[in-house]
Amino acid sequence: MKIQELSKATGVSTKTIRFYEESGVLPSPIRKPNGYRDNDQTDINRLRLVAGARRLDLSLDDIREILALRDKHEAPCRTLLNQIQQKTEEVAERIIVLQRLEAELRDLHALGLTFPTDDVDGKNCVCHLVSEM
Amino acid sequence: MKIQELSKATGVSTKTIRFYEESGVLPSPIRKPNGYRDNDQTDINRLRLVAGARRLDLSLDDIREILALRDKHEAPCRTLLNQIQQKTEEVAERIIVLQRLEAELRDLHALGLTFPTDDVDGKNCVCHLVSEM
DNA sequence: TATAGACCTTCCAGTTACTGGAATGTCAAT
DNA sequence: ATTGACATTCCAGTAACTGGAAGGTCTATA
Repeated sequence: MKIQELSKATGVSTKTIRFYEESGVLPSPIRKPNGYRDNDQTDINRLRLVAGARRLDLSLDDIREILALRDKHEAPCRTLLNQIQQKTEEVAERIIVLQRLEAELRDLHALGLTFPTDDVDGKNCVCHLVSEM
Repeated sequence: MKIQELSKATGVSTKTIRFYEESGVLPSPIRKPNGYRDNDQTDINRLRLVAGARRLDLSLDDIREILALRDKHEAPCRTLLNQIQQKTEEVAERIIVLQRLEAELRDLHALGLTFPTDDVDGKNCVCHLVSEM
């Protein structure tokens, strides 16, 4: 199976597949006589796991750890579950920060609308609001 | 005023100040005879605007645009307001994506807890859930 | 047989907004 | 004279790709 078939089977671009290979997340596949990569079903499975974990926003470092465990035939489930939990907390935290930011932006915008828009240096320019936060 | 004073007055690290200068967000300040940067109140104001805008998660590109307008003595308020509004929408969108992600992670974790943790290749490993999403 | 086009390969550079570190210079106080 | 806290520049690295150049290979068609 050539790289584009692997790409289509997983939804991961060929660029990214080569990148994953180079960064050690995927193994170097055997090559055909002409030098082309020759991937198989195992690679599809592995890449699907990687892509799934990336969709969960796990880092490549996290994923490497999970795969290393799996490659040693240790069940990575516990580790994976822990990472999922930790990631959940990070995401929750990130949401809170963003919600605060969104509220701030909305307030600022509302306040800015009450100001003249041609006041470059005056006290009533949004710029001052921004710089005094 | 030396760079550390500027840093303390704005809460921006000296590293970052030099980086901002090099990337054209801050002007090159005059130098003292010994080669040290000599910043003044204007720089504090400008850097505060930059830091405030960064806190609102505006990109340095956005900020450069705002400052360019201000430097031409055009009131950047309209532009700034537009960018704030656009950023608000981006943030709102990102919150929604993250909330979806958080829900997915929680579901996955809950489901994972019902599984055996030592099942490397079996169908009941969280890995399969991850790769089949 | 020539050639077009759709693949494949490697390698290098760029993205964002910094941060870390090395090597070196300056200044004030002891 | 030396110590310590500053300052300078420059180079490299971060995360996870993405884009592009230069070149090799395969298949089909004129």
